Amino acid sequence: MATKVRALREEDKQRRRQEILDAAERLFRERPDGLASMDELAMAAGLAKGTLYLYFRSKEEVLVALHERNANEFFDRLHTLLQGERAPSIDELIALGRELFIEQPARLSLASLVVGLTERQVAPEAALRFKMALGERLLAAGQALDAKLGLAPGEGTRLLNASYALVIGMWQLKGCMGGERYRELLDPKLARAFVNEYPAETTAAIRTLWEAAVAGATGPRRRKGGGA
Amino acid sequence: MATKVRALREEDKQRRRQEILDAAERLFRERPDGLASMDELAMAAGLAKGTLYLYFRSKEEVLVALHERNANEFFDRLHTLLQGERAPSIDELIALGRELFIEQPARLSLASLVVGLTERQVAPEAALRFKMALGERLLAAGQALDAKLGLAPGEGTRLLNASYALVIGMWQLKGCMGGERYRELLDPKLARAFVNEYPAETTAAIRTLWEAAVAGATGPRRRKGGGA
Amino acid sequence: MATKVRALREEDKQRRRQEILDAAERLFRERPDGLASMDELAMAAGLAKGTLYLYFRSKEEVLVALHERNANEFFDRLHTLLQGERAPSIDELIALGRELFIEQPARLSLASLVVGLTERQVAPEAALRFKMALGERLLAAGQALDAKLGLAPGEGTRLLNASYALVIGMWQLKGCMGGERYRELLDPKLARAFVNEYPAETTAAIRTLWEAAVAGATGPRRRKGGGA
Amino acid sequence: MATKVRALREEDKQRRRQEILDAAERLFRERPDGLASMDELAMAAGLAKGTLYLYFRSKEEVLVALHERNANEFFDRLHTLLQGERAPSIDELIALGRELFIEQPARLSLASLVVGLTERQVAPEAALRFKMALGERLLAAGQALDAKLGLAPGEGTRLLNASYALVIGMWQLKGCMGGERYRELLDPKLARAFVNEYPAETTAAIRTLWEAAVAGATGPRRRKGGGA
DNA sequence: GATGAATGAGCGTTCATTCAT
DNA sequence: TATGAATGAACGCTCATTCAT
Repeated sequence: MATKVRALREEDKQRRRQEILDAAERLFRERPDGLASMDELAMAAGLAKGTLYLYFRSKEEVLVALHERNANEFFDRLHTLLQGERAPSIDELIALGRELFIEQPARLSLASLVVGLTERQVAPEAALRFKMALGERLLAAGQALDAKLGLAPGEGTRLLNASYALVIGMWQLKGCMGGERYRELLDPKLARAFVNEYPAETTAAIRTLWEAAVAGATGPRRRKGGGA
Repeated sequence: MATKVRALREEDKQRRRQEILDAAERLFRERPDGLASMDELAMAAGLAKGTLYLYFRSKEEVLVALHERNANEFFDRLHTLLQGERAPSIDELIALGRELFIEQPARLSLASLVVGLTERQVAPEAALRFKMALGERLLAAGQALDAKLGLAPGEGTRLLNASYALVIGMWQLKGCMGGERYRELLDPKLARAFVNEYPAETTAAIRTLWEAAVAGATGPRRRKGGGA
Repeated sequence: MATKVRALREEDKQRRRQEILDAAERLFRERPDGLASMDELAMAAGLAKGTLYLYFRSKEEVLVALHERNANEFFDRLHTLLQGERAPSIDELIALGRELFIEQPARLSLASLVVGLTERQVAPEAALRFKMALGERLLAAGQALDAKLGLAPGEGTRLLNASYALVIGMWQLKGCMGGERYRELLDPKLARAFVNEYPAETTAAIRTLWEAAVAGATGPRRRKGGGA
Repeated sequence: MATKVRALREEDKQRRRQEILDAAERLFRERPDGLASMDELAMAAGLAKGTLYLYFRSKEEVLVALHERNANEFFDRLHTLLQGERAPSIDELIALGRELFIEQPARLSLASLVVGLTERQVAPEAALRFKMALGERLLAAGQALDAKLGLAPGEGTRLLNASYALVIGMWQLKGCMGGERYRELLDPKLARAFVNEYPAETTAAIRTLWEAAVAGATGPRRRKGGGA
């Protein structure tokens, strides 16, 4: 294969790194199992296999880097939203998650994959760095939410976690049980049992969590038997 | 090695099938990556590798069958709960999910694995059968919930899906970001950003969903700015 | 490739193990770099690559096992020689080394390769076992030589070591400097500088060592300036 | 990285070549596997990887060149020794080999590596040049030894070869069977079977060869049954 | 039915070498 | 001349699956 133009300047190198991640994301868009092999990624990126290893130390590092890029994009956008004068509405928050995650199956596939990876297969210091970086952003975002929405301390972070969990979990459920290939084969009545309207069902559940939190923040905290 | 006694009667075959699944579950309990290889499973089941293929057509089918068994156990228990005279309390429902899923990491690992599998790697007719069987139970359980708790039609099924999604998603988040090995390395402040109290945080979120559904069922359906 | 007849009995397995080693030895005979790849060995043995790993845990284990087999053959023969009533003559001893090593380039290539391997790339317990097994045989042979030839204690072992070192070293020198491909290109006068008569030169040097040892054993130990 | 100052004059080029060899020798001193990769060598030499290929056509040529430099140093010193009025004593000769080889593990590692290389992996004309250069020096040294020590024609060269073979062979034996890491694990009795006193055992054997040659030169040539 | 030896495609990774800059 | 990004063939090893016994 013709030698790709050389990335000599640091700036070019960063761009190439991003290009590799772009190629990986494309693969994830095509097939949920995504980054099946480094061979495939090299092909998709238009590079030789060895070249990938100039930019990432291992396959796992590619996955984690892509996941981190996605997460950072979300936190950047969330940060902007929370920067403003007035508190963001729940609708705005949900729309953000919808745009960056719920409607991006590729990112959801990846998120599922990255899980369980960190522990075993990534160099400890890389895993730690990843956790610290994301943890900081998550904490900062959570605190900003607490302040803006008048939530109990830590509630913002917990909401973000639970919402993300719902996004991931619902998507997996949909993939596992929904499966478009089977829709026509299944009795339509049966099909209604599954997650058919992934974005709608997911956002509905998330909205419930956030509304409950906001309501609980202003009024007296309601728990089971609460009321009266 | 001595040839294991032959399972000639259908009944014996079913028993052996269950024994294999038992062995698989044991493996998942020992290590979260679980069914690392068929070799290992054969060893754990006290059978030869080839024998596994008399009972399951592929590794994936073992995983799916085990997952199905877990799900069926849950639906059985739920069925019993819903059989009674009075409506089950939310606490009882949550306790059931907690017992059978939330506090069983082995099952959560498996559930994560099974996702994304069905589409590609399992024989289509096996996938269809699996989906139909689980879909039926899910639908039946959902309808019973609707009736007992006075929910809007389809709400029970949606709640079951969302709750399961939360269970799976939170567990993955905990695995990915929590990671016990890193707890001591992380700034304790940072560590608070992650899912640290998995069962508590998960059940709290699930409770919110169910309480909101029950509340919405009796009173006027509340949406953003709803009412009026 | 057609499945090779299955080695079911332990005896057959041992035979197959030996067949793999035979194939490896053949490769070494063909080219001094010998066991270039496991692919090649599999081909030579008429087996699939994976099959090799049923009999050896790694490439290095194949090399060590082959080397050990060669060494054991030598010690077996030496043992027989030392079993007899009368002491073996130096000629007989040298003839043995000549037959089993000096005139077997394949074994010499291997011996060179095995060196420097043991330390790094072989599982420690395997390396230890190998060293213990060979060490015992070497010690036993050395002691028998001491007794039969009336040598100073430990002298037999030292002679065996030095002789083997000469065999290995001379062979390497010949390979490095001699090189048949260059013989005609070199000025014949120059060519005389190299090891041209490998077996003759090697045995001559070894004979000198053994004769000196035997002479020193009976008469007074001669050292530099000795005499008097 | 800043481009290293260009070696434009032939003299500068030679100096840079030597610097590369210096770096290679340093690497061999650090780790017995030495020249693990060209990357490493480039790093150690403070040059870019590509630059190495301006001075050497391949990795193998670096190894051979370094080996040749070592050999030349030995022949230079030997030449000086033989230049003098009186014949050098065997002790002096052995001390030389001891200083330049026996006590320089780095050079022994290299020597082992270079063997078996020449034939295949080095350009034929480079191999020929190497052989011719070393052959000439070896022949000259051998003839000088013959003259100074009163040896039979060709005996000096043969002694040099055999001595070098012993040095190399004993060192490999020590590496293979001795292995410091295992010394404490082995039964001390067993450990005695191996080459434990490498310099002493090696020089003892070499001395024997030389003394025998010198003795044989003056008195009647002794062979098996010789004498009388 | 049960066995487990045999298979072989496939993987992630390395590294000597090249060549555009 | 010097650079170092890019290459890609090659490697050791794994493991789901098959099938002769």
